[in-house]
Amino acid sequence: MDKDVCQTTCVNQQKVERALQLLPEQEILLGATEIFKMLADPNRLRLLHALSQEELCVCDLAALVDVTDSAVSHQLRLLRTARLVKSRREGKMVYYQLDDEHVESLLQEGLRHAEEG
Amino acid sequence: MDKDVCQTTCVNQQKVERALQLLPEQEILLGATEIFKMLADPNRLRLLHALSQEELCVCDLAALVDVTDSAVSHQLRLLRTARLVKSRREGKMVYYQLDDEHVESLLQEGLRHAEEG
DNA sequence: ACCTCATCTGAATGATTGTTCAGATGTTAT
DNA sequence: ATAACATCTGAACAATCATTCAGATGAGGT
Repeated sequence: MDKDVCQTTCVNQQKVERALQLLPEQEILLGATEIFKMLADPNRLRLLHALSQEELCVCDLAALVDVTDSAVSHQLRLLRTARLVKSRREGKMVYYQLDDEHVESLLQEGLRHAEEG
Repeated sequence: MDKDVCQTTCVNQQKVERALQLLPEQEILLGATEIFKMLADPNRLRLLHALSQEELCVCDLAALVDVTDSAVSHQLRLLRTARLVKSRREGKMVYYQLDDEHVESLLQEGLRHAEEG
């Protein structure tokens, strides 16, 4: 049951192929998806917003979003893996800061968008 | 078990309160989250990218991302509810186009980000 | 009226996700 | 070394999500 063959009725093959060609490469598209996924959670958004202003340690961040240390730690790991934040150890504590300049503009633009809509 | 009280040990209350005050209003923050959620799926990203170039009908879009008409319809409903796309009926077919200019810049910025990372 | 085609809807399913709990790791101080 | 504290990890759970299937809606043509 190949869909490209079955629905030859209304599909405008030309348009579709044009759109397909202009589509970004799989890798880049998936990369963008991952970044947007990271931004698609209220608490992560709060964390990133706070970190866009100053470095904070794990328990500061936990207090900020009012969840367990464990929960923030999990989230920070995601953000770290996605290279949106980086960490720095100082004694017992670990301080986090933004790793990526671009993220801040994405964040701002998303917020601006939400203000207007 | 209030976390703000328990962990008075390492939490820098000043920093936290400052960050809390600067945090965008709940409503805006959740709004931004919703927009990012819409962008956090490869197929929706493909759909939006294609629509950023020209109007397309449902079955074109289904062919583009190679899923059922039903699946695209569900996704388009999400995008419509989020006001990212709008639809126009022409005979039996329904054509979709971007509803929001800002989305395109978010999309582009996300992709640019993914290219560099 | 009927039939066909394009799109939509609702229920069901499997996959992913955010959180918590309990316990592990690593650091500092005594 | 032992204790105390900050952070991390893994398992478990509920919630959310993307897809499909089957059937509904709505428009055109005969």
